[in-house]
Amino acid sequence: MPELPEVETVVRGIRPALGGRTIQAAWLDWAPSLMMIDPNSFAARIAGQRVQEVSRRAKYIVIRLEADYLIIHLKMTGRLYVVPAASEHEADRWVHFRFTLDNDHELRFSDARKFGRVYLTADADAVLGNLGPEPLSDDFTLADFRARLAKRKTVIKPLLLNQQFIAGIGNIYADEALHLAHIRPERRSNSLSPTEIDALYTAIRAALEKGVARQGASINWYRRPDGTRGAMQDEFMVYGRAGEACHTCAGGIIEKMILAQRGTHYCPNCQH
DNA sequence: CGGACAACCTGGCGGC
DNA sequence: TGCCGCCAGGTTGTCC
Repeated sequence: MPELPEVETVVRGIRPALGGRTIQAAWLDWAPSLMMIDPNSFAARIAGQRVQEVSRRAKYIVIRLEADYLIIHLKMTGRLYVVPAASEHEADRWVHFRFTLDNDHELRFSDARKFGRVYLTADADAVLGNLGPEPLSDDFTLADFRARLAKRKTVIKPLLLNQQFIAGIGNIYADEALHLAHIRPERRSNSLSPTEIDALYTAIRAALEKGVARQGASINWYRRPDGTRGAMQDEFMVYGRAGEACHTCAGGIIEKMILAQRGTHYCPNCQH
């Protein structure tokens, strides 16, 4: 579910409630989601550590503690939020991790599908080290994008989903960005003209920035940390719009196909 | 290296 | 209402 804009929204939402707090205890009931450490060591090691910083890298939430990094990936159905410790537990039956804070609140990680991942490590690079550039960072320039693309010749949409190539794009924003750039998802990356490459660079950033501004897309599981929905789903150009009229051109009807095992949406009239 | 595909899990939805 | 098959925003590993 959550792609870069959704994860960024989660990070911004929990940061005020988490900054400066000390984690007093950790509880979990689904050990397979816990990586790189066993549950007992995890609880013992995290207890007493104070939150130094809450940030995002790609689709990972990175909580820097005094001695370790608590890193969380929401995968498809993960939710992360801070609530008073006494608040209803039954309201969310998918909570698998709870972190007790020093102000009678809890950080909760809910995950219906149990695909999410929780890491506790002193070496953040062990988790984040192989990720590609952050598309919204100032460091990610058009020249950089051109250079990375020049080394590839694969199908463009799966390449955009490759987190080593560029970090943070998922199925929704890949379709949206390719639409904005008027490029068909099945095109080979080495078939793109310089003009198309430039348009794609701009489109990737525009699609992601809009997602952040709308606080993410709530199609199904994604919620902001305060429990409300994002608004980006109301502004999709192609995702989930098969059979509907294109918003970009006159006469186009959005089609859906399967590409690299992923549902893929595009306008056959204005994407070439 | 690229591509196909299974696997990890569960819930929601459409069809019968 | 009940059951069944299918679909899902992510990532990784295996096989060819």
